[in-house]
Amino acid sequence: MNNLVPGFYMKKNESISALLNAGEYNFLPSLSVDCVIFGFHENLLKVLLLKHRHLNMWALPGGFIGKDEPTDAAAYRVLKERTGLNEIFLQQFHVFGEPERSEKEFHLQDLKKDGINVTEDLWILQRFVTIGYYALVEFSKVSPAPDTLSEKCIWWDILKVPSLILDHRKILDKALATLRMQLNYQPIGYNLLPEKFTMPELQKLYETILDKKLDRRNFQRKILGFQILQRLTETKKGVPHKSPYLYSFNLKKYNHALNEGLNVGW
Amino acid sequence: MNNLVPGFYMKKNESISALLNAGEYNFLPSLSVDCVIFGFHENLLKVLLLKHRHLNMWALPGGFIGKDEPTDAAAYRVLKERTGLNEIFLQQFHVFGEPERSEKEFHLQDLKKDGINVTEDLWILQRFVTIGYYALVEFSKVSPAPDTLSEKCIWWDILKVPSLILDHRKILDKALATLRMQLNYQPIGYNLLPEKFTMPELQKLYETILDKKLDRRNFQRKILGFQILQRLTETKKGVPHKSPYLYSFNLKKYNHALNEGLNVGW
DNA sequence: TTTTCATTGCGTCATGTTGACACAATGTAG
DNA sequence: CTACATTGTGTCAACATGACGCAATGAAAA
Repeated sequence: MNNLVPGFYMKKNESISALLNAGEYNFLPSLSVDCVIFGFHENLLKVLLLKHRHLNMWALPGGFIGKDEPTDAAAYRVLKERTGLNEIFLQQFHVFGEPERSEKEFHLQDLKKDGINVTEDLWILQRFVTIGYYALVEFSKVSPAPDTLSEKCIWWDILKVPSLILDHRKILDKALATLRMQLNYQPIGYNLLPEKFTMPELQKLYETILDKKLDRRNFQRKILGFQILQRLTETKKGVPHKSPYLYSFNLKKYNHALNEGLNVGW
Repeated sequence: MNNLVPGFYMKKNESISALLNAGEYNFLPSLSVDCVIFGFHENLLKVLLLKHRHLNMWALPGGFIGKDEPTDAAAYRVLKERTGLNEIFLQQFHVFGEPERSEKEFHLQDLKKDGINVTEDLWILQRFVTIGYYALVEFSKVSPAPDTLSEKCIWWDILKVPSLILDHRKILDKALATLRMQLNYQPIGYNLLPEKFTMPELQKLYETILDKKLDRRNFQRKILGFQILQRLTETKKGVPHKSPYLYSFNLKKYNHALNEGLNVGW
């Protein structure tokens, strides 16, 4: 094997072995969580991905569920480990339960390249059903950290996502579709924008998620109508052109809207 | 044991034992599906429940997932077994993954009453994460059938649901909340009403699900605006007062609306 | 047979929401 | 100090929604 950085590979192999050995006793069998972590930076929607340690492919941050751990807690843990963040918006959105999504051969090859020989009945090689979660996080607060099975962890522009392993592309697409739908009856932005932000920034966020241009003036009217924003007396300095007002979310009203919904159709 | 109907108990015990023996090899561990099956009859929203074989409590139809069975297929199978129906609207809506929702003692007591002694490491006594599905079915086409662990299977008025086992009440509530939300951006009724129905019947369905009175004339205007209905030349006969027109769904447009959504907010 | 009345079909009107666009004010760059 | 991109605010027509009127229907009561 082309082991240019022996220490690195050593450590990796040790921790992978540790995972493999402990996993059967520590984790619920057959069930995993995968997280689609969205961020927003420089007017672009980003998603946090992990580089596969062998292949030129990427993966969603994921993990297993402790035997006594709530599934939601497992997702929060994965998020904490990859981003360093504690309190963020996290929501399950879909279960992916096709037998075909688990590819035993895929993982066998991986472990072989790690120099690890395992038997076919190893827990991690079995069929896994995964619960998809999506998270909205504040880009600037995230410190991306790879996991045991990956060599790096970085943000990708949602429009430039590279080739993903297994069915992760499908999971990502479903997360984005869910996010777009939720935009219709939930406020959004608190976990994606900094504390203080401008109306054009909020609009860019919506436009990016929806992949659609919105009218500046109508957007402002509608958003303000939700009554979840607080306009500050300050304006944003150091930007070209007219300095826009800064806004912050009125958290009380924001959370109320989160619970009650925005566009009650009936 | 107070075994008044020996034959019944015998058969039950045999099939329960068969389930317990075969389960570990046939099913995915730790994962189950539970179905909230909604029907509509005599202007009332109904839900199909199973009577627990010992307790004076009821349960949602549920089941386990075959080792090579898609999770959705497992839910369809449960539905087929309890209702006799094949093609129905079925959708996963939430995963219930708290460790506390699995009560080992609960099941141990049950099996003891069945006269079945098991060890604590039996697969069915372990923690289970369950995927909640909800189904909309045409009441008149359903032939309710109990499962191995139940003594009967009947429809309950949604407003008179009895005491449910474990966290099934929570699952039911979440299903109803989801259904109400989906009403805002999805057409509904095709799987709940007969082939031909009247406008007042459709309105009653909406009112029942939403638990809210709607204005007759505004309802008609809005529904017709969706362009998913076909008005027939016939009217409904044999009813008091003025005989209302019959409608049927334009399936092509109905399905298109199902995929594209109704109220695109942004 | 005629009257009563709940119900249905169809329509109106005031109000609220949305889409499209105008114009003045602001701040940077040339 | 002028040009220009950008922001703050407002207008207006089109459309959607909520509240309600009224005539037609058909079974039941008088």
